[in-house]
Amino acid sequence: MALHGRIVSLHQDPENLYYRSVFPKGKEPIKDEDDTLPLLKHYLNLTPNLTQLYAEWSAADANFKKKAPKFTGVRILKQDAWEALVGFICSSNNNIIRISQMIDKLCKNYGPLLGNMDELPYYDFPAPSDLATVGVEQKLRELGFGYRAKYIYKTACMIAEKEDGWLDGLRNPESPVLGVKPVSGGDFVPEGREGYRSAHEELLALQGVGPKVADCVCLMGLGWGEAVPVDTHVWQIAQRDYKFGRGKHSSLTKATYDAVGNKFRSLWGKEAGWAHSVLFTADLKAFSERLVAKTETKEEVDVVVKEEADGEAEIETVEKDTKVLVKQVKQVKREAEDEEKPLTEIKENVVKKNKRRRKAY
DNA sequence: GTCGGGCCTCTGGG
DNA sequence: ACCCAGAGGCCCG
Repeated sequence: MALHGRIVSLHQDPENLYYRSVFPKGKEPIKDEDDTLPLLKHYLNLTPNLTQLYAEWSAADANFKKKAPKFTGVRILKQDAWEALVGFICSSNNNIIRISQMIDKLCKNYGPLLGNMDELPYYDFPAPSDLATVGVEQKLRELGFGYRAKYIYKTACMIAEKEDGWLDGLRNPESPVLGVKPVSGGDFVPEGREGYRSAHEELLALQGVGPKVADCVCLMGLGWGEAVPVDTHVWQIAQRDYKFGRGKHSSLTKATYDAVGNKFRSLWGKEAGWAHSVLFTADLKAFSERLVAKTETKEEVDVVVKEEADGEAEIETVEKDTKVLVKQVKQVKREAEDEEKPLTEIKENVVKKNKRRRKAY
């Protein structure tokens, strides 16, 4: 994956998550000043205490208590806002495999070369201005983006037109912004408007951005923990477990969409979007089958991790996924160039969230 | 505000 | 062989 202007390779074994980084020529950090580790921890959002959060959500909501898995975690990525925006525009009416391929095509065709790793070239995610040039829509159609080609092109134009830093100005000021350049324009939130609502509304003006995509960008890209993306699956859950789908809220209209989000926010509070993702994940049939079938048996858990840890192909998908499943606290070793170096601190194994893959277990 | 129809492309199921 | 619904939606009228 590309992370803050460098190539980062990730892989893992049952005990550790490993990474190594390659910087563009001339931009190599001086000795002991590679900040990849903190950036990675920030990106994967590894700091919050999952056990405590789960306890809070369970105390507030019996359904969550009943359905949420006990021994796995789901974490919300802290993605770059622009990347999240484009990624989720691509996600409409689409599956994860294809979305990943589309993101990859954007990087290869429009992103700056970062350098090579293992003999292979890697490209950064393109800037808005890179995608706001004539012929982009046509080209993206040829590349298989379908009707989303126009959305990406038009949204890129709109963002490129705006003041520099506009998108990051919609960010939650409470949320840590590690690695994000300071914004000159700063606060784009209108007076008297609560931050999340305002950010959501601003995003809706962009082409290809409806309420669901706007909430994904708010949650994953802008640090608004209370954003609750209501997709078809969450809508099913809301109907089955939270008494929606009848009377006033019989269909998923705009008003109903907001009502579902408000309900979850009132239940789960400031990190409602996180809780919702946990519940969502827990509800996936294949996933829950896996959980009940294999209890905390150590070997079996390890098998799961192994299957996910198969190198380069996984790297893209980890970046693209809206959620990352994280196992219990482990350690992260640091790996440099071709040989491993002494481990630094941390934790966590990352498991890709992907329904299709899960079937293979 | 709500409601249908259409949209790129791929895939699994009748 | 063929059609159709669905994929973590959105736009337009």
